Amino acid sequence: MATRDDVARLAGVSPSTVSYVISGRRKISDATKARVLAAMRELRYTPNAFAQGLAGARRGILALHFPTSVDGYSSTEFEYVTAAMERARMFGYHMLLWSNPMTDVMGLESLVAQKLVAGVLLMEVSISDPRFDVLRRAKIPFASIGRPDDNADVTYVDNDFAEAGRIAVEHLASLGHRSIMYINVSVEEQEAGNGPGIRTIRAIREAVEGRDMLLQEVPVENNARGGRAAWEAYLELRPRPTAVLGLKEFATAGFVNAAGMASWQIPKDLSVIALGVGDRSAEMVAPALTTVAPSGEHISHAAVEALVQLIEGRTQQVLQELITPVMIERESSGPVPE
Amino acid sequence: MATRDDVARLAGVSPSTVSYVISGRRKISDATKARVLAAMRELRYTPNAFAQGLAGARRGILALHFPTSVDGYSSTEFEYVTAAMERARMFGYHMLLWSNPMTDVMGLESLVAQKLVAGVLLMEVSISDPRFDVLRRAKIPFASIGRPDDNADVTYVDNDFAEAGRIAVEHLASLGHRSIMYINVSVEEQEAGNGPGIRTIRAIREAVEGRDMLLQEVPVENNARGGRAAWEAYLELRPRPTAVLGLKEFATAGFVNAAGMASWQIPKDLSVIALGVGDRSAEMVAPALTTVAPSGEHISHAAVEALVQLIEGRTQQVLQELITPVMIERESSGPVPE
DNA sequence: CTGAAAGCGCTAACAT
DNA sequence: ATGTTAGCGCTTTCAG
Repeated sequence: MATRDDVARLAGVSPSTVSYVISGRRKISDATKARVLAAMRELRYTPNAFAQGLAGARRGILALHFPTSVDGYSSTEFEYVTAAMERARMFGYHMLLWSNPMTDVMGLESLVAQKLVAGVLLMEVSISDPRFDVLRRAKIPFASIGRPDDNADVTYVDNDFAEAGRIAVEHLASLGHRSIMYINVSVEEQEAGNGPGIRTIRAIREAVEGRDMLLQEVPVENNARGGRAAWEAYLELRPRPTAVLGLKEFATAGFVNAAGMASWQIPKDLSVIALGVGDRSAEMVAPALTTVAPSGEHISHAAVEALVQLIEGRTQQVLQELITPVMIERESSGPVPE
Repeated sequence: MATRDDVARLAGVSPSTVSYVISGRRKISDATKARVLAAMRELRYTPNAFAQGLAGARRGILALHFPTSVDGYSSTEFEYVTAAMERARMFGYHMLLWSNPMTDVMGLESLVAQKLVAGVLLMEVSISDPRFDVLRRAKIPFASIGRPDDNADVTYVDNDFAEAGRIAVEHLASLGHRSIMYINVSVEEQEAGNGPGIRTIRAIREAVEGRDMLLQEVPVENNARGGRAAWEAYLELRPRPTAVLGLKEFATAGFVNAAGMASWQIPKDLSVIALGVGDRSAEMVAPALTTVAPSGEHISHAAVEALVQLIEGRTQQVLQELITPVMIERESSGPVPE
């Protein structure tokens, strides 16, 4: 494997000149630059990432950190991951995946202490997420997809839940619905401070307020069983809602399927809107789910960009951005039944 | 940030002793070991990963490489990723995600040239996958989830497709089905040499042979539209199959949903079995899909283990393993209609 | 505009 | 059982 010194020798320049040609942090005459570049190509030279890192290079590796989940992750979440990875690559960074139980903060601590990563991007952020303190203490650049409640100094990109709630409720209202059920995340998730869970219900309550609508909530696990439980709960509700908002895809799909088994017709008998669910998941369900969701790609891209800004010191400022979700009307929502 | 020398000073030993305490590659007396450990704890010391890498440490980072996909990835595939990551961590390795178009082999080349990763794990392997040659040339340890046709020297773990085909076909045969439709991957995928696609159809043909069964194939894209196309194709087939085998989840779900829209009852009118689809996806569909699939977790774990063996030189041998898939009967398969 | 040289923090071969 | 030391291949400061 060729090293920088090999290139320097072949090009007839000093090793540092090679470095400067690569980094561009010094003016190099076109002639020497050309010679160096040619030598690099001839030797198929690629800088050794460990040496760069040890010597204090700026770019390098980003860590993408998400807590392990008992319910597993969906294709929607995978979209966030791949989008973040792609964007990191565009900026010349690698992306390291890291996952451990939320409470096991030591894992994150040791990762950061290794100095391997130039910055950390957090996913699945809870409103009082212990990971932020770890990163603050470590003085490493970090950003998050989603946000904690205490976020004055946090660079984040998040879904605009308030807007999502408004869009969904207004859509239902305009279709004549007055009685809504909301499939919430499980009680454990709520207690754990699941950000989307908490912000979404807040937003929906607000949107419903002063609107002469009735909102009833049912918390369930995000899996098929939870969806069936939601269906059973639905049947008990009085007055019976004519529309259902669901936050998580496995639970919402389970609900829709249970309704279908019971020969309820969606959206004729009942409208369903899924919040925060990606297109692919929405289309795995019959009828295809009307969704209100931000582009996961968009969020991930923005978050990675913000993190890179922070790392490269192009700004001291805290960057915060809310992405406006978009409603895609598919087949699961329609006018209120008479 | 404390360095190894700080620890050595505090413990009153030489720097190398600290290294040896950590690596365990040399016998250290219990007394000194205790002193060193105490000093490490006091200073909250963690080795600098770049320095370790540069100095030629064995462990480090594994790369998980998968080609970018137009159809996106499902939760099933995400399971493979997270399982691989977890296992890597257990062995003391980090996991770097890397993805680019299959044809862009240079990306992989440059990753490997950076010497950052100790080994590469390939996902979504095609039967004539160009990535293997790159890795062979680079002389870097590699293993794959899935296998190419030319695999004499390749360490891999793969689904036992032959067994999967047999299980699925026998199950249908035992239920009285004699006419089967197979939803294949798209023609482009087949031409690109999609491994599961090619091996599965081979296996099914073999299982059907000499069994007085009729097999008809339909290739579609792996998305909801593809699924609907499969349904339309199904209606044209004569004799009309009584059972459908589907390889990919978005297409198979789309097919089932289209059938449902047309008021066909599954499994009363038609049985469906999904191959290689994970539990979570199977349960997003109504009726929940009967699946024949290996455990993604199992495959990923085995593949990472094999790669680590290779890296740490505990074996020169090529390790190859086929994982036997398991059938889970859910609600989409049943006796042939009269 | 370019070169020389001092580290970065570790691993492991070479001493004792 | 432990200490000493020569690199690993870079980035960047200090000197021209």
